[in-house]
Amino acid sequence: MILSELLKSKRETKNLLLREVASMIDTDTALISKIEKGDRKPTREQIDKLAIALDIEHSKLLKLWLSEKVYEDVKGEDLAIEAIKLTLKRLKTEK
Amino acid sequence: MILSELLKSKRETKNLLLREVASMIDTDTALISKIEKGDRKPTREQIDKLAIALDIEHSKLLKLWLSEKVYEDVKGEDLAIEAIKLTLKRLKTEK
DNA sequence: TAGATTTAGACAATCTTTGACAAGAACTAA
DNA sequence: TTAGTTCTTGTCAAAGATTGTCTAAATCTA
Repeated sequence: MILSELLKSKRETKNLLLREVASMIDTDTALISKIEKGDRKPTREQIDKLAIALDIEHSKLLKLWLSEKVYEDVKGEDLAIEAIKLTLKRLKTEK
Repeated sequence: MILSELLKSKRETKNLLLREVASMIDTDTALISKIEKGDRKPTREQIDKLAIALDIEHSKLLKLWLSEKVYEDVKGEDLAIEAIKLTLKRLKTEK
């Protein structure tokens, strides 16, 4: 499940309007709409607020957010998987 | 081996001056110096040129470069490893 | 159809990245 | 040491990317 989909489905499950979520996030509906459509990435602060507003486990949301940031960096690259494995190795050794 | 270290050691092995590498990359010595010290990240185009100038396997350099881009995104995060694993999973399924 | 909700486009403001320059520091050889 | 060369550092403006907001159009709902 992709971040944008999760946000949208959670909002719908809770029967919230964009307008309501927007006010909890301190922004307007257009931005929330874009985030749910994947046109905009939420900032980290917005992730924090969204977790609360939509009652999603914060670490789950943050993990998805980080993961998509990484994905954007390497998508379409032949070496994507290898590069990520290398990062993983580095993270593990310095942990 | 980190990207910056590789670039520096390769240059030294080949007995090239910063000035010489700089001219092959179409930039000045200051930038090459910073890249070798890790103060600046090379652009993708610079990676391509550096591989040629320093006679480094292009895919090796590119992989390191991508890997460090990813690393910058997640370093210091508690969820770094988990997030990357998630990206890996995604890349594998859509490959 | 009217009213509400959602989406799309455009825009300026802000933040980040980049390349370039100049001056200083470190090194080398006589 | 000094002169000449190489490397490093700091600063800055230009270019690029991201962000929030506004407006208007599209879609939905009763």
